[in-house]
Amino acid sequence: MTPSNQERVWQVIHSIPSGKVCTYGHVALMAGLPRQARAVGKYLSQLPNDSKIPWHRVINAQGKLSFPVDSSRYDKQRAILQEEGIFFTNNKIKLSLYLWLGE
DNA sequence: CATTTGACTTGTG
DNA sequence: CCACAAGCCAAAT
Repeated sequence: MTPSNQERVWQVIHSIPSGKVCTYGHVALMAGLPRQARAVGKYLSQLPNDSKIPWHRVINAQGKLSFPVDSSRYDKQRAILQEEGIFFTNNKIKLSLYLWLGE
């Protein structure tokens, strides 16, 4: 059974080390799906709440979370990331410090 | 099969 | 730095 794109994306996300983050575009690229950043987002949007996938390590290319700052989802993702040692500055993450581009 | 949608990205002002 | 537009492309409707 050939892995679906969704499975490839999930595998890539699983490989992101704690304390690091990756953008949608890079996740897509590493999953062998260039220019499919939006598809990655769509897959994540379909994740069940009890999923074990570290979806919180995927952020957008602006170094920000893809949720409105006042949403509960935003707060949750940010809390987890901070637990993993990621430092926020004005609702933004410094990609130069935390971006993971593979091993 | 045509159209809409979306947890995106990049460029422009 | 913020806002908006255009580009992009798979999945859903």
